[in-house]
Amino acid sequence: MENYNPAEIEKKWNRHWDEQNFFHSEPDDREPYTIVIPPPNVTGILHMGHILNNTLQDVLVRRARMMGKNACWVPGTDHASIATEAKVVAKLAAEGINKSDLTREEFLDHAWKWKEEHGGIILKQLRTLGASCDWARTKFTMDPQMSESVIKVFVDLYNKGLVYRGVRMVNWDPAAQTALSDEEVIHRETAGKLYYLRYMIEGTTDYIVVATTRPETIMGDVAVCVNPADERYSHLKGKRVIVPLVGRSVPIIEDDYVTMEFGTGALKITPAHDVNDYVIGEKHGLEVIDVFNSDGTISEKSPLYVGEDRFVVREKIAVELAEKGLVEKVEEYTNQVGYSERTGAAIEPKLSMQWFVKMEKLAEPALKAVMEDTVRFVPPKFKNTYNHWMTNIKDWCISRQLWWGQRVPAWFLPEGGYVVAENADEALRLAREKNRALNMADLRQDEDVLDTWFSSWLWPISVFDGIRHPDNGDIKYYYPTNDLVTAPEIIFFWVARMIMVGYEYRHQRPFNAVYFTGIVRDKLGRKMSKQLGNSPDPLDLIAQYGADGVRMGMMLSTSAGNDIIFDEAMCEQGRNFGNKIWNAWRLVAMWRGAATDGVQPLASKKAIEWFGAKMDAVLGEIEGCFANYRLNDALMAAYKLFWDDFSGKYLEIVKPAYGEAMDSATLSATIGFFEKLLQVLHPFIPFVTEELWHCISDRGAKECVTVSDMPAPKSVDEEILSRFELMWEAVTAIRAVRKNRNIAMREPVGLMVIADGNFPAELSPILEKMGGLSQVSVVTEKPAGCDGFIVKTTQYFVPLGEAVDKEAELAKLTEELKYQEGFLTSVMRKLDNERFVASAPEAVVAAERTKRADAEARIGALRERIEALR
RNA sequence: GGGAGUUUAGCUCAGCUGGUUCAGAGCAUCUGCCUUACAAGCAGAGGGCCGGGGGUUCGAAUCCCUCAACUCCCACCA
Repeated sequence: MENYNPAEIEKKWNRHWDEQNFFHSEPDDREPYTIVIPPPNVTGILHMGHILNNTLQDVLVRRARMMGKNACWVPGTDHASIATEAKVVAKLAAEGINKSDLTREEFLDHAWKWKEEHGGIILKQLRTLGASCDWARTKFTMDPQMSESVIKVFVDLYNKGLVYRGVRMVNWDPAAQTALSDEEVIHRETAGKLYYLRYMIEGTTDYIVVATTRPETIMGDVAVCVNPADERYSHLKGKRVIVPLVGRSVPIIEDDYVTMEFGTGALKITPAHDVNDYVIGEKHGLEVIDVFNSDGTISEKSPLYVGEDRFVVREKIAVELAEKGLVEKVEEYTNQVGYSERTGAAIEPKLSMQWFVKMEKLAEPALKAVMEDTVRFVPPKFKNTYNHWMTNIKDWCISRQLWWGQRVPAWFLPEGGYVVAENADEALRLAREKNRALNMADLRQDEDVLDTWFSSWLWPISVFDGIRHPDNGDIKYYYPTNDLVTAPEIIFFWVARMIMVGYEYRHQRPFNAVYFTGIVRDKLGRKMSKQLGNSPDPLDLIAQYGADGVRMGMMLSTSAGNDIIFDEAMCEQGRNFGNKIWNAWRLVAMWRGAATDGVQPLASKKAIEWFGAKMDAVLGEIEGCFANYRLNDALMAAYKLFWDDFSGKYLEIVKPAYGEAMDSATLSATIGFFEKLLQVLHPFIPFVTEELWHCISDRGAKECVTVSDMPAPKSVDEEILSRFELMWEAVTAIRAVRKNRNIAMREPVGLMVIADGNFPAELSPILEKMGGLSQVSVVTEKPAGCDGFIVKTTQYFVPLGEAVDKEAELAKLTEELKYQEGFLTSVMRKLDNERFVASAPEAVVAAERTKRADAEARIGALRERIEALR
């Protein structure tokens, strides 16, 4: 009747842990265990992916802490340059303010205000989940010391020649109006059209047909290119063509880049708006005509459509060309188009001056580390992906034409050129080495900011201030960190780069292992997203099932690297489990209220012996699971230990008869078990376990399960476990008989057994109690009028007098006999096979022999029973 | 166009370098129970030609080939 209600309790313990400062870590003599959180966007809100990710981290951290390690989980947020700036721009726009009307300083004021108001909400939400972060160490990637580290690294890499500035074709996001790195571009198949356009040969009425998907770029055309081997066009060599509408005369050039089979085998060259065209243009010394503005509208360089959007122009120009009879045909065509990861805008290749990091050298040690498992990937399949990317790594465009972020520490000089320095004063000093007359006012700092990932890649180092102070106590103690838990989506953005910079600045891996989570999907297998509206609000879930329930729901459905199909039913299971534990304690508490010094029943004594062994076995199992990052299996093992073995079996066995009291020896053993179970479960479901830990005894504020010592597994007496199994099989069989016969538990039945080596006589008291037996008696002959069953080789009989249905019993036994004989045949087939005996390992053959013996014994027993019945 | 992964009970998944415990778990389902911790529960039960086909082997869910379906990553063919 009484259900566990998590809400209040969870709040209470969260507060308590916080007050006690349990999660704060300082270096000491203990072994450290460190995790740095993948910093969520500062203005982000909690979604299911965060729940998954942070639950996993919390389980690891809490367990490590209980294992006596000095656990430190560093939380923090990321300034998410482009995403945050976009949000601020949108917010200002809603207020009628244009970003372009603001100065950089004014805009940043708004941005910081926004950050102060909305920033860090996600960290509060993480607390609700029970995340045991060291909140005093909370970092933000734009904290002054974090930014300083970023700048320091930029300058250092520049001085090492690993950062350079240059004009390159980059991915341009016309919505955010900034350059992007290759990783920020998502290619998607997009339905479009392939236009076949006629370019008149200069001075003739002849024309050449060119296929293009982007007619709006013709204003930037500077040539038409054909393959030199293409005989169809050999007569046009050296001729010129007129660009349609534009009227410009451009040359026909030859390059074997052109595929003769595609389209018409003639390609229009627009160096400003296509990477390949750019390469060809460079090769042939062609002009670059950029006909787009940075927002994707047509620029003044174009004679037509100035100021209109590129996609509008595409439609218009197609119509106009068609009217002029310059369109040969139009085909439906699907191709890969790049889109901005953040704004979704179609990427425009654009030639521009940007800052880059040279990656090749940085990648070397980082690649090696992963391939040799110095940095362990869980699951290892991601090594492939990583390997491929790292061996084909390209330079990283790190400048962004935004304001929110670390500003590029380069200062331009009036007479051209620039200096790179950690600050303006230093820049001036360097500038004066070139021109002594310069003043601060002559220097103009680069307007661009750095890619967000250029600060996040330092995260494991910079949160411990290891860039500015490489020898400080924190970085030396906590670095390298232990586990990184993150999504495979950011393996290149973040994981790879952290490893690279880790080796560059610490000559050490940043973490020992990376646990890649899956993507959270809904029941239909769709990725959970805001757009689809198929993602439940984690806070609603927590309100409904408790943080413990949600954590457990997440944990139960995850395994490393596999996507998880999230089902709320799993949270319900988690909630039910909390309730189960809660009620189990209520039962034990009742017993404690009335315990006596009475004699300990033999059944209880045996149960304690057994459950102790069982617990040790499961503790070992769990340890193995953790070693392999199989956290869901670890939880399931603990779950079954509590539910099936402890509640379902142990508590039932030691439960005193109605109206009787429990003896104190059994009581204290039971409470001891309960405590251990709470400890084992605590990393997964910290709240309910903490609550009960304090119900068990009145401990001081400092004695929390959170900081208790995890029970260690001991060697297990397998014999005890297997004897118990045999006994419990008999219990199940008796219960089945009851069910079949409609005999209620309270109605006692007898049990007779032909005791052999497989009869666990020492467990008879438990058998009696759990089977609701009047008594267990040993017989040598099978009695008449019985239902019976066989466990392994032992024959058991339940006397039922007239109630026995002889025919049914016979049928059951005959069927069992048939099965056993078939089984024996299959075993014999093997043992009679010389090649099997010769080539199979000793142990396998021995196992088969045992099976034969067991089967024969069972068959013997079955035959006897059948005979007797007849 | 390359590469990787997945395909085992209704659902979500385990099954490591091949060996029978006639393939396991949780959830769901079915049957019977409000038995004095818990109906968010208890007791029982059913359910799988391990994607299809072929091969290697004494033996294959497990190795090889092939086909199919789904997923993901990478990639500058207009």
